[in-house]
Amino acid sequence: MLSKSEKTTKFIIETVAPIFNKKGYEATSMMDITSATGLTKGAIYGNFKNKEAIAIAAFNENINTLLKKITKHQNQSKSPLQKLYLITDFYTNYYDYSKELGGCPILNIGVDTKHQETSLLEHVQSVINKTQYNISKLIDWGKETSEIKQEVNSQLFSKRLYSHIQGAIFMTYTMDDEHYLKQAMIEMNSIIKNEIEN
Amino acid sequence: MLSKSEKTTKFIIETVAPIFNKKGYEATSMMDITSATGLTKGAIYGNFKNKEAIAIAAFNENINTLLKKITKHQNQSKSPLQKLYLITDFYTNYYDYSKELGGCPILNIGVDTKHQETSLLEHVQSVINKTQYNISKLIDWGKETSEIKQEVNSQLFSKRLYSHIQGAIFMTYTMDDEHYLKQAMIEMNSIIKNEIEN
DNA sequence: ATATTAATATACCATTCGGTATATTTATTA
DNA sequence: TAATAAATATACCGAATGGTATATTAATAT
Repeated sequence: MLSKSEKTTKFIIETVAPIFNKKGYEATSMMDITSATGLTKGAIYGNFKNKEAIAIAAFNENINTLLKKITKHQNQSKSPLQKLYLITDFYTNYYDYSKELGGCPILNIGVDTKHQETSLLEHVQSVINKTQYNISKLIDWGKETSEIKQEVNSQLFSKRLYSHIQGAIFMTYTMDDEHYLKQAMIEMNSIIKNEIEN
Repeated sequence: MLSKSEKTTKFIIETVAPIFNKKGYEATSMMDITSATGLTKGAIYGNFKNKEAIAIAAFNENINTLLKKITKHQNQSKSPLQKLYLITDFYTNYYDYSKELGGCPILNIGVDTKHQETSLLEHVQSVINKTQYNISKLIDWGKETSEIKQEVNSQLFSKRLYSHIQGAIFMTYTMDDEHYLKQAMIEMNSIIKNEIEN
């Protein structure tokens, strides 16, 4: 069972996660946090060391929510190749879904913290690296099951896919136009079919 | 000849342009501006209505600098197809170049202002639309000269190219790794060669 | 029920925020 | 050179900033 403070901490994180994601670190004020949670600064600072700690917890919250959703989506199939297709399938509808998070946390926090002195950027990089690693392992697995061509460079393709997706996310958000995301995922599907699939 | 205030205004814009680009609108303070320029608030507010006006001028400055550079780069050839290749060629070395601007203004300001109440986002969208229009016109021109296949959908390809480039820029910046940009431009070149070129 | 501890609220800190009215300095014109 | 206009500096505004010490309330254990 969660203690009172654990519940409050959880409540704060879940409440401010989309705010930090939308506004970024500097632009999110303590008043944004207190008024969104209905708590006072005493309660906030009783549960977190400082503003940065809240921002990090908020980022992790968004990432965990996102990764759980993707993993669950991928569990629709047990085939590595199909799991790859389920990634593009997931991102086809990512615009609507990620709005709940306040946008794409990787994109938002990556750009927001690039020129800031916070450890948040390293968290973003770590998540990207892990995700790319997972995708490349998926491809390696697909090679073992002969669903995927042996000559595919799994790490190279993983980065290519990730870059493609993030570009489409940025364009869709900035232009408020799902075309980019939908079209990019169609393109990736055809690349998987033509270049990856055995 | 430029008047005194015109020179000062120009000086302020050029000085703060990379700051706004790096830190974003909210995170850039008036003190950042005064200490970077060595001017007082009186001088700043004598030349600009408010902070937002400075940010807009700074964004336009960065965009103009960037577009001039690209246009100049494209002038190396008079062929529409070669001009297309010169775009990918330009972005191959974009990481080093854009550091002078404080990063990619489209990416940075697009993400920064997405959830803010400022007219800056519309400026970003306008620049993207114009750039995409120019690329599509380039392709249409290439069709006329028979360098480019008639069946190419110029608007679709233009968006595809733009999305690809922005994704690579984001990845290269966030991961501090030129691989993404270099690799994406290699990929785009091969797409132009295989799908576009007549 | 009471004592103790944990959690939250209150009130405040110095500093910085964007912005402005006015004084002063610098350019320009007559 | 003197008068005028333009540009900049100074000093200040109220409000908001992140953060903290302490008072108060709520939960827990004896």
